[in-house]
Amino acid sequence: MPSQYVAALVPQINGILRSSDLSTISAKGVRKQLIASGHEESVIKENRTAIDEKIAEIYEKLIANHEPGSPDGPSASGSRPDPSASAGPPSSFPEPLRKAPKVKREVEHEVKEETYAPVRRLEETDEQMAARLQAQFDAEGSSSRASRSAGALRKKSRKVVKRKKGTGDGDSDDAKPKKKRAGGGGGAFNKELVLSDALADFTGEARLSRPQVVKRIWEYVKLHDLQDPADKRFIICDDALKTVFNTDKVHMFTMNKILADHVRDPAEVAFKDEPGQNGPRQEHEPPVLVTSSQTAPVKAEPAAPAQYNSADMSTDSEPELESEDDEDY
DNA sequence: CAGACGGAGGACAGATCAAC
DNA sequence: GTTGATCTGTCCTCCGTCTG
Repeated sequence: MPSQYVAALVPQINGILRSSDLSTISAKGVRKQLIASGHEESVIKENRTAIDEKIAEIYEKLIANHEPGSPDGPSASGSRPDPSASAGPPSSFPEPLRKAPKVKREVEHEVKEETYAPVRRLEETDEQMAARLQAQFDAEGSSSRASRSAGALRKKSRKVVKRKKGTGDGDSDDAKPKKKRAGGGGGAFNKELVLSDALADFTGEARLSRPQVVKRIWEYVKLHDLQDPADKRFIICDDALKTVFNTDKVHMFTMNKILADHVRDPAEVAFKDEPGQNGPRQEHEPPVLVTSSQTAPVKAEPAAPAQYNSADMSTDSEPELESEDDEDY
């Protein structure tokens, strides 16, 4: 009896798979769509194993029928109707087909799927459906893309990028080997920045890249067990950290924001660092080792932490940060 | 059902590339 | 030529999904 039930599901599974992105669809996702289309959840669960096998079977057929070199297969629609299916194909599934190498194209497909949930029409072939969706997209796609907010698009595309990172295994590199970025190993990102006095005292370095600063801080936090036990995303500031963050407690995300006020481009600092002024920490000053010490390495400074003398270093934003940190999270 | 795993979330800025 | 999107590293927690 279960086999008959599963057999009856074949056309529907077939349709779901054909209208889905085979690189991301999962058996669970297909089952969910079956339930969404009116099938009893309990029945689906009862026959889960058999259904999964059938899904895998159909999936493999679709993959086999797909020509390796063709630009788009069943995923041409770029559809992934069930977001929950994004965790990846079932383990028994073969390596999913790869999409076009250009990330930007993928982003557009991602955007498209929000508007056009592709539903296979009865008796429609792959080609027909692909053509229909393409025409639909071409007709309205450009304007809707243009009007979409940059922020939303950026968020969306970030998701794509991250997903590719997780599942791609360098596949995108196969299609289009990435050029090494200038500067080597991170480029501007790993550029050394001049730290504020407070941060320089804290880290023991006058110059560090931003990621390095974050790393040092986390080393210190872990070493001194300064994470809020209730929510480890919060860092409880001891005296040393207070000189940098000027608050009792800081969220890890806020930390990054505050750090922005503590780093400056060397060129900018050199320009403003006139002799006789309180410029940034001199590089020849002996650094104070922080992370390996159990005692707070900070100078006992009664006032607010020393910062750049630059006029654009906003000091009035600090009280604001305090209130934000404590209440926003 | 518990554990493992992966993605999302925030901030930062400059180089690079694609599209127009 | 201009504009806009992407990529790069770092941190940890939460949450959804999958596997055994």
